[in-house]
Amino acid sequence: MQTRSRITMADVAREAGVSTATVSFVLNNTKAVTPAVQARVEAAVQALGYRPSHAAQALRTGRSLALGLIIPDLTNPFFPKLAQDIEQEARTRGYAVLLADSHDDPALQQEHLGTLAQRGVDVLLVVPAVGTDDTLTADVPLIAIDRAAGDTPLVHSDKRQGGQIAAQHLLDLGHREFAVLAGPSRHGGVGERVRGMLGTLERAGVPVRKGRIYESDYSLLAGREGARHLLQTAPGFTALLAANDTLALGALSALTEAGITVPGQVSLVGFDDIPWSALSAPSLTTVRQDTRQMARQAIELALQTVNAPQVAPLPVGTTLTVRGSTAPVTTPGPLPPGPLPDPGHRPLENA
Amino acid sequence: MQTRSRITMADVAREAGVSTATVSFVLNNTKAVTPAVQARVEAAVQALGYRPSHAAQALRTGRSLALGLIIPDLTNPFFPKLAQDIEQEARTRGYAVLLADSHDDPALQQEHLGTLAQRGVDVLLVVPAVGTDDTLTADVPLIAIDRAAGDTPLVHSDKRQGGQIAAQHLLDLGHREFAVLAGPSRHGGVGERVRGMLGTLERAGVPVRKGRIYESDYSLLAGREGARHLLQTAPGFTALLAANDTLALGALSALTEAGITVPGQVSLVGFDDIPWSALSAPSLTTVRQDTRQMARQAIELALQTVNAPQVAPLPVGTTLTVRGSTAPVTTPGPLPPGPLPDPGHRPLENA
DNA sequence: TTGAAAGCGTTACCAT
DNA sequence: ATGGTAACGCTTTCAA
Repeated sequence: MQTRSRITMADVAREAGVSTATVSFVLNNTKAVTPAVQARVEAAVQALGYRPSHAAQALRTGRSLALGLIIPDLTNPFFPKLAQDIEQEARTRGYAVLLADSHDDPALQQEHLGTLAQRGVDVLLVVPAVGTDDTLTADVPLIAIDRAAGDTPLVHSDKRQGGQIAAQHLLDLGHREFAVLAGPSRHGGVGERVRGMLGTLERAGVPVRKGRIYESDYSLLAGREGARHLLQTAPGFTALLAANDTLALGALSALTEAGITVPGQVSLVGFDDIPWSALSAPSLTTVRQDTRQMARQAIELALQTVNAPQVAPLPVGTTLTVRGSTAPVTTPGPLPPGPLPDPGHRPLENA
Repeated sequence: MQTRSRITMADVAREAGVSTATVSFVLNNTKAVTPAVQARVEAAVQALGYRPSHAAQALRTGRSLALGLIIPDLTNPFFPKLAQDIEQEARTRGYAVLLADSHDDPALQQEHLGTLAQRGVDVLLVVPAVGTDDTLTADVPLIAIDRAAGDTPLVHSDKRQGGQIAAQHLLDLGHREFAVLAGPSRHGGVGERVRGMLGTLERAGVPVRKGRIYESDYSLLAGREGARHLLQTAPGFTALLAANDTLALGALSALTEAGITVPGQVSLVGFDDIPWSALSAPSLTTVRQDTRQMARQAIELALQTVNAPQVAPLPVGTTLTVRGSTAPVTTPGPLPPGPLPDPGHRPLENA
């Protein structure tokens, strides 16, 4: 069936009794054409089952109608959702997505940047790998998503705001003893989310001391280890803020294992609202990022960039999803009074 | 910087003082060339920073060195891992991956099949959407992964075997009262995994009755609902087999919520060994699929198919990862004697 | 061993 | 309103 050689525009032209130019015109309605001719051409296209050659189009126009997407780790549940949304959004605009996974490795990311660019993608969307040195470059326009990289145009949600509402939620519940699972440090500091959290807490008069901040990667395992570590070296916190849901869920498993009840003894807030977060026990209070909106902005910006200079979009807002992992600090269990309202704080021992 | 127009092979040829043909020959070492010339060409390539135009190559050779990958749902944690492995495996062979998500919708899948084929991918790898009617077709060679679709060449792990070892594990622990979360029914029946489970149980003399088999999709939510449903309508089982980890983890949350201890009162086994399974509480005993191996086979088969007729590879083996969610039936809690060794079975009531 | 030149299937300019 | 035709950048046959 599919062994017969390709049907070309010339075939269609012949069948319709017109020139290839005319066929091209009607196909792309790039120039006015008599209704009669139009109909003949369309009929011919139908009859022959003509499909334009993408390669030829790309060669001729210099546009591949493909975009590259470089993700740090498809195994981190936040990214599949993002990738899904980007793919969908791209498709509705006629773009296909070339996917690459950098495994959070800047070197591999660099390789991807090169190969995808050479492959002729019109634009590259990249969620920069964690160790990315500030200069992200390629031979095609670049858009950063979610994480900043130098002055690459960035589409992201307002993570600082997200961190703020997470912290504020816990403050509102009366918590005063905080610990933080910070994820990896970026640019020699802590990420925006955590910055938002810490800033809010400081302004509220309950700064988090260094020993209560655990830096690591974003993995489930890191969440476990981080929670264990915090429990051992700096117990007494009643609220735990995690830089993402993966960390939070890892922490949840460690806490539970250590016999700490959530939210009874420790309230826990995550970030991202990945699917699992709704179904953990307890379900996870978390900051939701609007991946759909991010995807839309990214594609928008990308396509603009392909044609004209771009305008940086506003950060996407985040919202707090309050679920079962957070509770007022006045719940059964040792109640360490906040340092401000009440001195004489007594650490919470595991059990 | 990148505004200067493309460096073509002609530029290189001129710089090296040779013809484009020669340049092509050295670049693809497709024909013998004098070392001297070779060196000159290479130098010119370096000097000019020449990058071949992929579009031109594709047009000329009819090969895009790209493959399409259609995934049913990137949000299901099993697939990102598979996609990652496929992308990696493809890349090492010089292939790029065009990703599409069918959202488990046959219609959308069909659309993808069309667009990707027209986009000129050399071959399409597809994990068929659940409702896929048996005839999966496209204008390019097709490889099915993980799920069968008509007589499309299939790469998959031996799911029946996986189901067998899962069931056998529970039998070995002494369980006799089984329930099954079966996932969606395919081709008017239950999937291979479940078939493997049920077959094994039947052969052991402990057939599972209809009311103990819950069909649904593969989601976390379905796992929850399924477990709840089974608990209400057909309590008394001590062992629960799930068609995948997502279902199992959903079930775990429902069981826990219902006050049923795992593995104390009910042993639970999943399928896939997704990352979360190691970190749930309790951790999940599950059947691991070797995605790496599947990816390798798929790419191998795909590339063969692009050139010559293919030979179907053997199903990839699965292995059981025993973790914390399974225990001998002789654990604290009501002990329903197996029907064969011991009649007079007493159902387990929740609590 | 190297080069000239004919395409691959489109698009788009320039005529008509 | 249409058609002829020259590119687009590469591979590959055929000659030299």
